Amino acid sequence: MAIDRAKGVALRAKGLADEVYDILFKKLLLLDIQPGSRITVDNLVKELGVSQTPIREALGRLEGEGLVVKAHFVGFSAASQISRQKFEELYELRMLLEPFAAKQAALNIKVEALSSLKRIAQEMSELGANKRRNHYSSFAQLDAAFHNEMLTAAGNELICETLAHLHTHFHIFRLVSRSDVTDEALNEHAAILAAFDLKDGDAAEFAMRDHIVRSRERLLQAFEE
Amino acid sequence: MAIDRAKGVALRAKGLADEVYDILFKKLLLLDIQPGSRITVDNLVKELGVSQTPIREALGRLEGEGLVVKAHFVGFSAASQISRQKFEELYELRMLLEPFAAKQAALNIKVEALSSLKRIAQEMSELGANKRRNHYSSFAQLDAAFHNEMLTAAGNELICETLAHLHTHFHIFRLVSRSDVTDEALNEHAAILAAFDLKDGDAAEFAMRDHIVRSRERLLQAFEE
DNA sequence: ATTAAGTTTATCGTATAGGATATAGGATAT
DNA sequence: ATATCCTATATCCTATACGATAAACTTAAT
Repeated sequence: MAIDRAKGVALRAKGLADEVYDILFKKLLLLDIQPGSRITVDNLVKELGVSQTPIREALGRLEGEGLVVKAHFVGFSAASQISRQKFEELYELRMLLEPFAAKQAALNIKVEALSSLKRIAQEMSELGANKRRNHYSSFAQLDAAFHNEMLTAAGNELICETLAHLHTHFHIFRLVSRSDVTDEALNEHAAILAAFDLKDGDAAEFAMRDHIVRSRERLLQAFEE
Repeated sequence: MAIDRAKGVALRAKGLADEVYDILFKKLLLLDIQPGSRITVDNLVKELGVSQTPIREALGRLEGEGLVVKAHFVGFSAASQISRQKFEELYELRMLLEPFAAKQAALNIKVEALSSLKRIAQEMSELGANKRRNHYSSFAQLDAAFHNEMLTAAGNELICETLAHLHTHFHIFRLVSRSDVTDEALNEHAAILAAFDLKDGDAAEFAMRDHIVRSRERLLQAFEE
């Protein structure tokens, strides 16, 4: 896992801090680092073979995104698991933004973007077909890609960024829940895409609303386990 | 403007980086640093009497918030002025979130929060009464406080954070425009507060919608100068 | 005169060292 | 036995030094 300085230019072009950031980001998303657990700089120095400076920079950026928290003169730790309260807030916010975005996307989407969306949906259904375990991580990533592509098509970059930012936290939650009820989600995506095909804004908005409501209900089980 | 290390504990308790952050944040909001202009670390070292490390940390955090941009091996610069495109996106997003928040706030707001809102509105109208110049900055701050207090009352912390984050950029824009048509805004705020008094959610939602539409039109002039 | 290559300089990015602080564990007094 | 204070250690925060890079400038050739 140590960073290989020999990679040279290609690596240095981004900077060590960016490399460290990517590594930590991935670890946090995959829960390779337990939520709430301490993250000491010294350990990362030994583990990654990089000095404190780029590590601190990476941790600082992650703090800005809410993935880690920092206490003065105490240090960094992975952000704690999402609470029921935050979960509800998240869905309330999604409910306000994504149906609107779906409507806009249905009206404005270009053919390339639409085919790209269909390709993602196709991949997801293939993933759902051969149910090997631990494909859930890939599924979640594809799901994020699907929503992101749609939001991009909607044309409001600010909304896209806002939700992408939230998806980061959201992702953590989904990995924990590891729910297998993904077939439903596929159908709901299909309904959205069908509305896109017809360029029917209202249908897309409705389908997205339905998708979010159902998605919330599916994940809600995780809190009752 | 140099940081006084002698302040000792009170200052160190937050850390130099936080102090630097506050200074730069203020400078950026007040356009004391021109949008798009370079921000060199060495200059700040001389100016603030602090070493590079905390300065780089502060700049990194500001980058995360979008107030400064960073080019690898080139350096930091203040983010460029908000574009017409972004302006429209911003108002589209506000229109999706704030009317909803106003409705929630009208239904749930506590008496203390309501009186706090009224106090802010009062201050704003006093500020509008004696029209000395350059009160605009204070006005903008009070306006931000008003919206923030209302969003807090709405009860969705995520929405509150999201909009607060956007307000940062928005603030910059408002300072540039320096429009003097603030009396209208006062009346619109009053309409929102009236709905809060009656705990009339729909009226609050409508009043907020009206406020945002008009606010957009007022600021739009700035792009045509 | 214009372009291209080489050189210089300003600035960034990273490593390392030392001072500062919080937390935990033990000693002491009540 | 308990609470308080003190001490030790792990860790953080900041300063400084050096290597790496991009951009500007100069020079030479066409």
